Amino acid sequence: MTVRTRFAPSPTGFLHIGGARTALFSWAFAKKHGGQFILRIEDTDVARSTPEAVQAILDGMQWLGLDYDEGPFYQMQRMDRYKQVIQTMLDAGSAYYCYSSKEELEALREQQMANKLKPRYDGKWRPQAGLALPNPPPDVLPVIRFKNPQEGVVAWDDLVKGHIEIANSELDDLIIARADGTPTYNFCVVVDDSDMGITQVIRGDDHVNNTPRQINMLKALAEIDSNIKVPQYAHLSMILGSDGQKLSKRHGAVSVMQYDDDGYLPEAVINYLARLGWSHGDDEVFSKEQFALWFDLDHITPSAAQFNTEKLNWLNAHYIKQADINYLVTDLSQRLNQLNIQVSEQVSLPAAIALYRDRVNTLNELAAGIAYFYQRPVIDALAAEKHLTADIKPIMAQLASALCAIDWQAPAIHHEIEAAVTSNGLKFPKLAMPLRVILTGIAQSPSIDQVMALLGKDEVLARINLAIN
RNA sequence: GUCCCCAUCGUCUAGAGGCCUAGGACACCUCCCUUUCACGGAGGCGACCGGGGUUCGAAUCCCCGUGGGGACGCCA
Repeated sequence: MTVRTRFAPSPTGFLHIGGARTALFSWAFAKKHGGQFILRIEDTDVARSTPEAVQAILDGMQWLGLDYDEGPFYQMQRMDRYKQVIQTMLDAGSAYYCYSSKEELEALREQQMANKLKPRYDGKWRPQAGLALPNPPPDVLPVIRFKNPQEGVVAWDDLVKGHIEIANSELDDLIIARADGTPTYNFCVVVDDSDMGITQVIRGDDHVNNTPRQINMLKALAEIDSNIKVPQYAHLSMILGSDGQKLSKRHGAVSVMQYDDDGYLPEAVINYLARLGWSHGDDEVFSKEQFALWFDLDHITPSAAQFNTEKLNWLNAHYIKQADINYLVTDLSQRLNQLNIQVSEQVSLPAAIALYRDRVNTLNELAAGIAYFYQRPVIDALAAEKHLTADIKPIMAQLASALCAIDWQAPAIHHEIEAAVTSNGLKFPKLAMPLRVILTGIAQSPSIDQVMALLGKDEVLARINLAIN
């Protein structure tokens, strides 16, 4: 049987890091087995779903390079199908109308909680042999509930967590259609996973409790249509924030697109996410394609993982070092523009990137790091105080005039600094440090002769003159 | 409260009863390289939640604690 997996986000917000990992693992599992990966938008919560969120999810998937073979399918466009299935369940007696009002149910819940019981529907409208139902109140629009088995257990062998079983007595009759007729999540999932031929449901840990209900519905459906099969399930544990707390919209969860804004490469984010909860021996650095070849469900950690920005940074630094220079040039032009820095022809952008890329964790750091090639820096006061002392100014002037005459190459520049330094009985850093401060504004930079070579003679002399006069 | 899940260095993890004196990676520390800061190189620090079993032998299997998390919606 061909492997078919799906990613089924609800469009109530952006694609965050946890969702992205779920999508990545589902994607990789399908790729690994030569199957299909399907995108399905679960938008049955009309009140909270937005087209902007749909777009945000699509954007996130695209940025990460998670291509889907089918979809996006929208549940709201499958209403007729859901209603049809609900009708067959009603006809088969595996679903029934329930006239309990929201207020009634709320009171029931509170009472049960007060009695330290698990809150659940009391089965008031559940048809039972030999038992007459109350007369439907005229003012209540009924919901439709699934008639969950009351005896026995539901069990499945979770591909991540192993054997899980839950007594049916723990489950109640869940609502599959609201009073307004729209179907609810657990029901739609079951119909869709079945219709779409999903073979492995790979999803977040928070769905473990939904699984027995879904299996029961699938089994009820299978009695009506023998083609319906229960898929396999793999529940991924969640990703915690750096502080070990649960990520939520209020706490730490950010859009994957934020990583783009912050200067992370999608390769780094993918690689990082792949190693969060999954491993392949001691391998740490690998591409998305390699991941798709290696991925398996056997090496997924069942415990929750904490997000760690340091490691992401390390991977990002690695991928920046490896990146295609043309890609970086395009990216950095945009980032510099956003910083209101015009990339001039005077200084080669590829050369500036090449000189600086080994020193940064993010593309934003890279942009900030090469900014002084394109605009005069603000001189750091502390650095100036330490290195740009009065006694160095005559020597700086001496160097400046010597530099005027030379062929503008790093070795020649180095030679002149060396000459100025030794003729005054000093060491190289004594002049290199103030030069750094003058030219870059701060006391850390790549080799000063290389910085000077790249900056250009006119600009170097201009900045020196500005500083010593 | 009830049900379900989880538990190896600070963090991500390797580990399928003897290969474990518990391995790797990030971070941290030291040294080397060096013109500053990085990069790079070489070292170092650092963990099997506790208690009982099972076994000749347990990080690994079982039970009980403890701690963490999730779920209990006419949300998904």
